[in-house]
Amino acid sequence: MRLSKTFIKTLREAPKDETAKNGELLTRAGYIHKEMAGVYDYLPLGLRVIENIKTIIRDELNKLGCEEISMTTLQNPEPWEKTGRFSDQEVDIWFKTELASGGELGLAPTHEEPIVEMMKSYVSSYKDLPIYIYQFQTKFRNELRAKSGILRGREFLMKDLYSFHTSEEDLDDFYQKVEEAYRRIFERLNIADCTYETFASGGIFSKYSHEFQTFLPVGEDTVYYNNDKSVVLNKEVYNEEVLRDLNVTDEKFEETTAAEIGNIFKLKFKYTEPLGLKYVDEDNSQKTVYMGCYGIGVSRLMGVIAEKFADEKGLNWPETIAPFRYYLIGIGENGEKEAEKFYNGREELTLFDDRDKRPGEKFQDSELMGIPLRIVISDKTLAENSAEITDRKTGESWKVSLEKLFDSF
RNA sequence: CAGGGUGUGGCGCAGUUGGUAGCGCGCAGCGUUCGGGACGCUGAGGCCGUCGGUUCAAGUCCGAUCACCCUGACCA
Repeated sequence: MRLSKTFIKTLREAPKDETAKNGELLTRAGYIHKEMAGVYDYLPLGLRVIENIKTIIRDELNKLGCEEISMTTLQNPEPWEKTGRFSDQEVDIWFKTELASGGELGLAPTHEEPIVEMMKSYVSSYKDLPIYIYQFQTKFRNELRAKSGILRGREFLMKDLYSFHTSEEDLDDFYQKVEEAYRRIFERLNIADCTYETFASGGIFSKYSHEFQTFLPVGEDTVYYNNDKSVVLNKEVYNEEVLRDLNVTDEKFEETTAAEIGNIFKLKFKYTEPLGLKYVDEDNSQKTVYMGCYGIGVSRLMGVIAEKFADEKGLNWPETIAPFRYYLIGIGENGEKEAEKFYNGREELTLFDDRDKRPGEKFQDSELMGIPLRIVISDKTLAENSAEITDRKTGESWKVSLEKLFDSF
């Protein structure tokens, strides 16, 4: 991408209504644009990060045999009424709207009901199961208070996976596979070392659910962890009974804040029973389908990662999800000429700062945008037949010969 | 929803006892600059969140309302 051709612009100062680090930097660097509280547009750079995160998640889920679909945002109240969740007393974050022909619709805050309803058309025999379906979908939640940049929005992107099984053992087995897949996803996103699988309330259907919590100062959740962080508990289940349950009554726990980036849940019959998702088993008997659901907050993840790696100079993306690998700067007539040559054929990897700006400003922007490697070609480097590479993370610079630059970058 | 704060060009801000809006950044043109957010000159851009009231006169005073931020509560 050529910076001279894009509409996005960096800002020297953050808009005053962005006080969270992620919102401030993502706005200043031109990744997102705010429409209103908790509602953001994703600009070219931001969209690339989102897509890169999606690619990693998609890759790991597809390995488990999951199939991707896309469901609707507009929701028929009927299935929700069957589970009691269309009620504002039960679920108080609904956005609801009216049909011109009369009647009410909801804007999906999650998709358990519609997917169970949908699966009734496709599941009839034990031979049809198990099924694993996921989507990346915009969710709407009418939060009383949106805050913290893109960490808590009213409209946000989520990956939601639903699994359907004939037995609890099969559900357990798949649940564990998802735990492992999530672990790999967070490794590839470079946040595995600060992200912990956390015991949280499982409501009335299971004792616990598991959350994936990234330790982060602006996180909204309070969690407790033991000495080696082998046991992490959400505040909501941090009590004597649970500690006894987990056999850790003797250990000392510390408190910290964290951001929930994923949640996995053994729903069992919670939604399949009231909605009547059944199958015929080998013995010709009708049985209810076991269900699990597994979420990852994709847009929140982008905010968490932005927040996690940012420094005083700006954003700092892991290579795996950075919008571009290289930030290219040519200085002087010859430097610009060589930069053009390098850019040619590497458009997808390279953010080319070909603007008519002084080098200092380009350096600043390369750091603000957090692109992993900066390539500078100037008269100075050309005198040594080389280019200068600078690592965004370490700040270290080194020279590579032009031959090597053109061959292996 | 409770408490606190803020709304003035794209962004950050100033605006005195009410008298018809200004600064920095950014933007346009010209010139000088060109490896760490350069400089000079010229210029464009705003019915001051919205509605109502007081007044000869409202960015400024009064009332209402909307939006945004922070803390808390809430978080299926």
